[in-house]
This record gives sequence, structure tokens and C-alpha cells, in this order.
Amino acid sequence: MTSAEKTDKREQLINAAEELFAEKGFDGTSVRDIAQKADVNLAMISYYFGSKEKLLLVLIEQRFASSSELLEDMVKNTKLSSWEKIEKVIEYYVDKILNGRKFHTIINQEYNTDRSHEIIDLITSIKMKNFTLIRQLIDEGIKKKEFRKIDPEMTMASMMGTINSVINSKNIYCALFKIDRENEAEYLAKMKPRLKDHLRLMIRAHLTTE
Amino acid sequence: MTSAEKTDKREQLINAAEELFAEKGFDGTSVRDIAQKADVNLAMISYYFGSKEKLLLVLIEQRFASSSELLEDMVKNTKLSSWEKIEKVIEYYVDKILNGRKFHTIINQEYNTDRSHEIIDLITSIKMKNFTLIRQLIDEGIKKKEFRKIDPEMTMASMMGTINSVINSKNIYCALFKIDRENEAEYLAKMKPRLKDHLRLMIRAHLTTE
Amino acid sequence: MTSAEKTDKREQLINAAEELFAEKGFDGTSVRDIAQKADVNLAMISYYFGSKEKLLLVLIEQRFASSSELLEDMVKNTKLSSWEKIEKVIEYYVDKILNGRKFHTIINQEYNTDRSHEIIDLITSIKMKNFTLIRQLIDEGIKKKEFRKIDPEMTMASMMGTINSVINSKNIYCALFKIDRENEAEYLAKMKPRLKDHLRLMIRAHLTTE
Amino acid sequence: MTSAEKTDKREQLINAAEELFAEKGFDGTSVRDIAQKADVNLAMISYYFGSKEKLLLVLIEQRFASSSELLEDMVKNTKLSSWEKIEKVIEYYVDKILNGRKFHTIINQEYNTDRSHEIIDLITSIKMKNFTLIRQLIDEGIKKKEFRKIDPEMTMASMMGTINSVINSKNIYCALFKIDRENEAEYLAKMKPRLKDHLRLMIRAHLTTE
DNA sequence: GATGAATGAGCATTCATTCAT
DNA sequence: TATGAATGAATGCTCATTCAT
Repeated sequence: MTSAEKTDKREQLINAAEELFAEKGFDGTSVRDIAQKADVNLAMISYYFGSKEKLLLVLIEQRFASSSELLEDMVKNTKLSSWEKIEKVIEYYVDKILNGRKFHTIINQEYNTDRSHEIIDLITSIKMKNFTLIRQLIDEGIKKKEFRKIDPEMTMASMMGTINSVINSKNIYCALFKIDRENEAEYLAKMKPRLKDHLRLMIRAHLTTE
Repeated sequence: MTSAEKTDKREQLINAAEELFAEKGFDGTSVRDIAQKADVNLAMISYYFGSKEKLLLVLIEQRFASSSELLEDMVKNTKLSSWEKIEKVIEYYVDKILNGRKFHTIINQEYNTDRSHEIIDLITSIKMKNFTLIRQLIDEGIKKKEFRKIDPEMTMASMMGTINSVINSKNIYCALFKIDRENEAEYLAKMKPRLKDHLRLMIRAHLTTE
Repeated sequence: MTSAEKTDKREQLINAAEELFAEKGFDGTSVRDIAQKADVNLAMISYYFGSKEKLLLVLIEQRFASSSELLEDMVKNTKLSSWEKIEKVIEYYVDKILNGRKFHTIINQEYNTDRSHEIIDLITSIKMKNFTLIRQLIDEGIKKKEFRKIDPEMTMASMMGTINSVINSKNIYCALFKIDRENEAEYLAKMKPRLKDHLRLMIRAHLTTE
Repeated sequence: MTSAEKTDKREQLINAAEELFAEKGFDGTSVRDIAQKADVNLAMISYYFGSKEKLLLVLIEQRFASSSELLEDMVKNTKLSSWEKIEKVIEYYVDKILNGRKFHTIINQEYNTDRSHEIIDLITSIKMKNFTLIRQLIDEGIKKKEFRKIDPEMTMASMMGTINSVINSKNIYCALFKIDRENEAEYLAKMKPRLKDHLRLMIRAHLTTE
């Protein structure tokens, strides 16, 4: 057995878990479901991760890795205008979150429930870090009089909330825009530009003084 | 036993279910949990609702009742400007959704999962109805040149998404604004005006031409 | 369903558990074994007792009830000689322990292992109580010069240890005395008088001065 | 790798198994526990012993080796009186069993359960052999009129049972004599002379005519 | 209406063992 | 020898639901 195949089974389990957790929720997914979908023996979940919950933890850690690099670049960057930075952030996050739609569905679904502190704390820390970085960009724009004095937290809520709407209400948008519910690629292809255009337009009108 | 007591038990079950579903999710809540919290015999859930899933259905139907009356009023209303109507919609929805935070947490959490068609379809139909009505308000404003030609669906996504952020990320906002996580009343009192002010400002800048 | 039948299932579970724990040990017995032997649904163990361990606890509590009444009578009694009291204690304990052979096999087997404190503490407290009472009888005999100054604790160890030998080494004695291993009644019938005669003779020789 | 290290791992497994079986029982101990405690790969148990049960068998065989040499010496010996022989047997067995307390705890615990015939038969044969040899010593003393006509089997039951009490009820004696439960050495140091004195006194009073 | 008992299917996890390397 | 991976069966327990009363 090659080393590629070895890690395969672990990876297969994580991938199967991601799909199932997104579709059916954490509690709605049994370890049997995961093992079957991954075509891996049930006991390997215990072997590799210890428990179903620790599998979720590993899944989150792995998918969140390389999270806020662009944000840190933007904060340090001195050449771009504040608005150009925000534009880049919008571009980046729409792509990133929509490409990882399944994963972010899990995060959105499980974040509010009574999960173990480990999971809640992990997600909170990542969200807080990103929140703080975006806030710096907005504050900088306000200081430079490039932006109006708006409510930074609520403005971020609008950015993230708009993207999450597209993530969470796929059903609605597929119905509204007559997109085949099973065709994930088409959904992403149609929603990404629409979402980016809208956010750019709305956030610009909201932030910038003219 | 009086008829008041009769409906009491049914109502207690629905209320207990609402809290538990919001906290732990549908699958994470057992009928035993619900019966215990409601201080009602376990078998009564079967008796009153038939099954755990039908209890969720009844809960959704009951809480969604009297939903879109204001929207219909606004559509028919000819005295108010389009923006005044949107303002009223914002005011109304922020109050309504934040007051029913627990219920909307359930909706947001369970809507994406593989629930029975009955539940998904019920939620979808209510959401679609409200979407359509708000769209009429926006289209009317565009027609009257009161609003710019923006993307109506994405604009609604932003309105709803912003409110949902406040619903779903209570953890984050409690941390950011130093609000006691257990003090629901304080959370609502602080977030409602902030949310309304922000939405009015942002949506106005986005929609209206000057 | 009559009330007799109701408690029957609970009782059946306890009886089945007693036999199986004695034969195969606590860990060697599965809840499925118990349910099957009792001809009762598996889930009833959870329903009645909460867990396998709590079933053992209930079993011990129930079988130990009405434990040390005779000993307390003997301590209070002023008419009998100290030796007559010890004789009665031997008579009583041989009958009691041999009649509850299965139960005492469990106690002897499980007492030394890493069980929950609840179980260990329960057994210890009962054993200590009886130890203390018997010690009083021996001390009284010594004070009255009826008995020699022997080691009371070790003397009790010999009394209990001898009886436990007959309990625990049934295999050996069946082989030595050619008793059918399956014939519990014959074993008890042959061992009880033998055990009583021996203990009376030995303990008398040990205790009494002439 | 040296041959010393080779047998080391095997020996480590047996030693770890002895401790764990004594503490938690055979069924309460998993092969993972043993492998971990011995710091040896799990699969080595299969490799060295074939199975968990065969490991127990090897453990018993190894610890029982060199068992009844002293007894055979005593039977052949013509110089010592019968009582002097019994005294030596008491001395020998108290030391031997108390020094191997953990092992004898296992034997006492597992002997009554439904183990494989191989194990039961092995233990029975060793016990029977020793029983027979001691019986010869007692019969010899009776024949020589040195001893009374007592019940030899029950007398042996008392000897072994008294020692087993000290083995099995360590909890009780630690509580009675205020010995630290974790201090095995202190327990043995205090119990051995006490046990020997008592047995000598009691068995002498029981056996010898004066 | 209301309840305690009962059921069978399902749960996550751990078991002793075996395998390829 | 030695190991990490893998397996299928079994573990204790909880699930939503039903039933007789």
C-alpha cells in the first residue's frame, strides 16, 4: 500500500463528512453514513480522529487553514486606496466562501448550537480575527476621510450576511433564477459575479463620500 | 381539567421545542428533552403532533402566521413614497425577526438540511412570498425613478442577510460589544436600534438617487 | 397487565443479572445476555436501572437488605454465653451465604476490581458493620474470660474465609467429594453441615479456654 | 536488537497483564490497556501469545511454576513432627501467596467464571495437587495421634480461606488497621506476621491434642 | 386526555484480532 | 520482530414511537 493510499482513507473520511454535515447537519449524520460514503471501515473514524466530534474539529481546522492572509496583506499595504482594498476583500471573500460553500454551510449551521467549547472557540477565534482586520481597513478609510463615519460592525455584518444568504438560501435563488438545484457549478457561476457586482455597488454607496 | 390547561400542555411542548431546537438543533434535541423541559409526558408529543417532525412543522406554521400582512399593506399603499415603505419594512422586520430570534435561528439552521419536503416547502413558500412582495416595492421605486436600477434580489439578500448575521452570530457581537451572553434582553435592546440605523443608512445610500 | 407482571420484568432482569454476573463476571456479561436470559427487551435495563452498573448496584442493595439483624440481636442478648452467640452466628452465616451463593460469588469477584466508588463503598460499609458487630461478640467473650486473647480480626478472617472457600472453590469440592457440578442443591446439602461442624469445632478450639 | 530486549517485551506484556488483570479483571482489561502499559505494540500480544486468553494461560503457568516443591519435601521428610511440617507449610504459603498478591487476586477472581476449560483445568489441577499433599500431612498427623480426627478438607479450606481473605479484602483491612491503601509494602509487612501468628495458633488449637 | 411500560432500530464507540509491509 | 492500518463483531446505551390501561 502506498503512502498516498494511506492518507487517502483519512482524506476520504473528511471529504465525506464535509458533504454529509453540510447536507444533513452534524447530528443528522451518523458515523455509519460517513464511513459508507467514504467507502472506509466504520472503526477508522475512531482510529484516525478519536470520535465524530473530533472529526468535525479536524475538518474545520483543515478547511480554515490559510484563512486571513489576504486581509493581513491589505492592512499592511500602503499603495492601494481604502476602497480598492475593500474591493479586493469583497472579490476574495465571495470567491473563497462560495467555493467552499459546503464547508461554510456547516459552519453556519453548527456555530449556534451547543457544540463542544473547542469547536465554538475555534470558529469564534477565526471569525474575530477576520472581523478585527476588516475593521482596521474600514477605520483607516474613515480616518483618511475616504469613507463616511458608518457603523463598522454592522457594515461587516452586511458584507458577510449577504454572502451567507447566497450560501444558505440556495433553494430560494435556484427557484428565483431558475437554476437547476443539482447543478452546483452553474449556481456558483451565476451567483458569483452577481454577488460581487452588488456588494461593490452597495458597499461603495454606503462607505464612500463623493 | 379546564380547556385552558389542555391547550397549555400543547403550548408548553411547542415552547420547549422552540428553545431546544434553537439551542441544540432539531436532531440534537430528543423528544425526551422536550417532554422534560415542558414537564409533560413523553407520549403527549405523539398524541398532539404525531411525531417530532410534525411538531416542528406546527411550530413553524404557528410562528409564521400573520407574517406578510405589513408587506401587503405597503404594496397596496399609495400615499407613502417607495423609500418610506422600505423604511417601514426595515423597521418591521428587524423587530419581528429579533423578537423571534429563537424561532429564526431554527429556520436558518434547519432550512438547508435534508428535512422532509413538507417543512422545506413551507419555509420556501413563505420566503418566496415575502421576497416577491418586497421586490414589488423595489421595482415600484425603480419605476418611479426614486431608486437606482440595482439588483433587487441581491438587495433583499443584503437586508435579510444583515439581520440574520445579528441572529446567528450573537456570540461574536456579544464578544465585540461586551454584552453578557445570557442577557437576551440587553442583546436585543442594544442591537435593534443599531441594526435599524445601519440598514436605513446603507439601503438608502444604495437605493436612492440624489 | 397486572401489577405483578409489571414488577416481574424488573425482577426478572435482576435475577438474570445475578446468575450471569456470578457465572461470567460483571464485565463478562453483556446487557444483551441479561435481556435475553430475562426474556425482556434490552432497552428495559436502561429504563428500569439507567445503566448496567446501576443494575449491579440495585442488585447488591436488594440482596444485602436485612443483613445484620441477627448480629445486633446477639450483641444485645444477655442470656446466652459468648460461645453460644458465636455458634449462632456461624449457623446463621453459613446458611445465609451458602443460600445466596451466586450473589456472594459476585461480591467476592467484583469487590477487588476498579468498580465505581458507589459499589465499592456500599459493600465496604456493609462488611465493616458486620465486622464491628462480630468483633464486639469476641471482645465480650475475652472480657468474660470465656475466650482466649486471640486476634479478633484474623479470627473473623478465618470464619469468613472458610465460608468463602466453599463459595468460591465449588469446582474443587465437587471434584474432591464427587458431587455433580450441576446439582446445586446437593452441593449445598452436603457442604452446609460439614462446614458448620468444622467451624464450630475449629473456632471453639481456637477461642475457648478450658 | 539483543535477545535480552526480545524477551523483555514478552515479559513486559506478562507483567503489565498481571497488574491490570488483578486491578480490573480479565474482561475489564483490554489488550490495548496491556500494550500501552507495557509500552509495546498492540499486535505483539497476538504475535507472542496468540490471544488475550492464551496470555492469561501463560501468565498462570509461569507464576505457578515451582509451586509444590516444599510440600513434596514435607511429605517425604521423616525427621520433623507433623505439626512442625504444618507450621512450615503455613509459613511458606503465607509468604508465597502474599508476595504474589496480584497474581492470586487474578486466580481467585477468574477461577469461578466461565473461562476456557484449559485455564480452569490448569488451576484445578494445581490446586488439587496441593490439596492432596497437604491432606497427606494431616492424615499422617492423625495416624500418629499427633492430630485430632478433624475434617481435613475443611481444615485446608480454613487455611487457604484465611489467607485469601487477606488477599481479597485488602480494602477492609486497610480501613480497620489504618494502613495506606496505596502502600503495598506496608500492607504486606503488617499482615504477614499477624496472619502467620494467627494461623499457627488457630490451626494448632484445632489440630493438636494435648 | 394522560401515563408508564415496552419495543425494535439505531447510535457512537471499542473490542480482539489480522494484515501487509 | 515489529508496526500502523484495517476489520467485523460486539459493546452499552438512546432513539422515536406505540400500546394497554
